[in-house]
Amino acid sequence: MSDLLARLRERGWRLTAQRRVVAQVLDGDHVHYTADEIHARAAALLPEISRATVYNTLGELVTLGEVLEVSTDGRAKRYDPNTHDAHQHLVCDSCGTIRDVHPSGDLMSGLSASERFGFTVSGVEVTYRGLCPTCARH
Amino acid sequence: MSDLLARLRERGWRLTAQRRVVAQVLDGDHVHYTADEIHARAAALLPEISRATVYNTLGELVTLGEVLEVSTDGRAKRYDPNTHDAHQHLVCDSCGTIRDVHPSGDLMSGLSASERFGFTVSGVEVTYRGLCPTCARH
DNA sequence: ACCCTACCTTAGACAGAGTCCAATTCAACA
DNA sequence: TGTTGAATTGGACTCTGTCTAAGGTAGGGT
Repeated sequence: MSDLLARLRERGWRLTAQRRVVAQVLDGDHVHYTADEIHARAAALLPEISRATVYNTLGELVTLGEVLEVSTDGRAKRYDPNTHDAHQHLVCDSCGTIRDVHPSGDLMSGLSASERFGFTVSGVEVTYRGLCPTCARH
Repeated sequence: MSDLLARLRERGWRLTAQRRVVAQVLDGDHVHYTADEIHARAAALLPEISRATVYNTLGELVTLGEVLEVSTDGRAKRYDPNTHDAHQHLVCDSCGTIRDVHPSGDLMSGLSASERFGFTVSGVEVTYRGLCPTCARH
């Protein structure tokens, strides 16, 4: 993820301590945290970081295409630092945990031209839903 | 949708004026409204209906499987009264409009057992994204 | 090395979506 | 028609996220 910092500097990003810790948190585990979880983890490294800064930084990373925003339920969005390989998501309906999965087959091919209603279709997202092992045990 | 009311009565639902107008709104156009839009339309028919009742009623309809909850962005959930035929959604990234589509092929088959991480997978949602004809013209 | 200054961060107020609660009302059955 | 438990209500509350004005600072220029 020092790659990430290098790429951002190239694009004229000012490298502040706050942005560094947010990047560091995203780089850590390959988990999909909510903004508040990212804030909590960033605050463990840099106690005075504010919620607003975390939101700002995440928004910028999304705009730059370095991070993906995922909203699988109506609750908090989650942030996915894995933009290098195309993947889909497997979501626990109980606790909201997300795992990356790589289904086989061409996902786009199922949608015939007559089903597109004149839309310019640019992408497709697949969300598999169920219960994670922990939640399935009650 | 008088079918719906009949089904609900069979299941021991108390038929109140409030529930009737919510059902009536869902039955109207086959559009995917937000809870607040449903509340506004219900209030046009029954002015004193409260927001809480609309949320309660929608939640019950979802639990009973009569309506589907759809959250395509991080904003308000939308409610889809079309549960009698399996379908997926085509969403305009600009205006949020949703169309029902019927892709061909078995959507579930792409996910191999080794990709399930011990989850009990119960369903799959596909969201095609793009621009509707109106938004594509700017 | 140290100024500038434009850009970044901050706290807290605000807004949108949804939930919860105690008090009140009312549908359905006897 | 009376009874009763379920449904409704409005307002307070929570959670997520955005905005703003004031102060701080990274990094290029000198």
